[in-house]
Amino acid sequence: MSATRKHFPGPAHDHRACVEDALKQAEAICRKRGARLTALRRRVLEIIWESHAPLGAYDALDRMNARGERNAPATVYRALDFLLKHGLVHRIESLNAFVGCSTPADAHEAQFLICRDCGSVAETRNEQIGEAIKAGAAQAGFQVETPVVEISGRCPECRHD
Amino acid sequence: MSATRKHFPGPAHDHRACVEDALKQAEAICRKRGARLTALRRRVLEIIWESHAPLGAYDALDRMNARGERNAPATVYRALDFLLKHGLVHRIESLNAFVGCSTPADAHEAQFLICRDCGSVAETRNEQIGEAIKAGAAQAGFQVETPVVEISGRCPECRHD
DNA sequence: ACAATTTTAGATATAGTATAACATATCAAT
DNA sequence: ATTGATATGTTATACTATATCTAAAATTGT
Repeated sequence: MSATRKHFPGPAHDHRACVEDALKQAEAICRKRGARLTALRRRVLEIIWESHAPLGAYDALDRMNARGERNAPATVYRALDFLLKHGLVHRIESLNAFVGCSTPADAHEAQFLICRDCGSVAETRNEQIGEAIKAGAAQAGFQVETPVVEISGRCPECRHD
Repeated sequence: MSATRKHFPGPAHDHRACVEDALKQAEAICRKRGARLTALRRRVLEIIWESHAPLGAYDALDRMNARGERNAPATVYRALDFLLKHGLVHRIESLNAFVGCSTPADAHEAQFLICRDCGSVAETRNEQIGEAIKAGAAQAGFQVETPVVEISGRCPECRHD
């Protein structure tokens, strides 16, 4: 497995395995914390994990209601709040959308690489970036709490140097 | 002038001077580029510059219509698009809001420090952060185009260590 | 100065994102 | 079984942003 594939899985990867892994981790985490991964929440998590591209809340809602159900926005937003709280999904601020977290077990500061062509997102956890941000903020006397780093550009598949 | 004041002006600073400077720079830039800083656009810029805290488009609209005018959302969004295009304001993605740029003359990659207490935002231009991001992205084979860095935390005035 | 062209702004409608508030149902523990 | 807490259903509404068509104003070329 190349370092690149670790970030951007590429079109040929076994996505079913991604989803299974994410669900298994989610269950383990919730069990450990006494949090309830209800059928509804699990279903929203599955929908978010349909791809590595972020999904809007209303797109998720449409998926839920595809077979005639009548869930309301609040329903999906509440499920997303739960998933966010437990680090099972991330919110991409610059897209107003949500993406699954593949390493939810430990709290972490992440950066997101967002491909503007294919829309897929990779999560990185780069200490250097975090340190540079803390140092830069310190110069302004600023105390960092929640850094948002969302990098738009081109993924390995879509770049054409 | 301390390094800190350079970033976060603090409550006692001469804000009138901030606004005058911003408007003067905006006029110079537009003149140079042959862009038209119309009365409307200038007014929106002034409104955005009422403080160092980001302002939502609809808040700006409310200010415009405070005296009985009936401008529509599109009006303010168009003005904001113009101001964004010329780097006179920045959009803060994590707040869906807009803030004035104090150094619009040269194109630049900025980071934003957002105080969660007082709401004010300082802009930094830290090479290290930009470099760390490029290096981190390169490890994933990712080509950076538009990095969004918005750091929520506490400004010098509001932190209480 | 005039017409032709382009840019800007007005006006109306609608799309897209998110939360408030209150009622009902389910779960967990006694 | 009862209670208390959590989760979900339901309706309404707030907030953010854009599309589209029309009219006015500025710019350009003659």
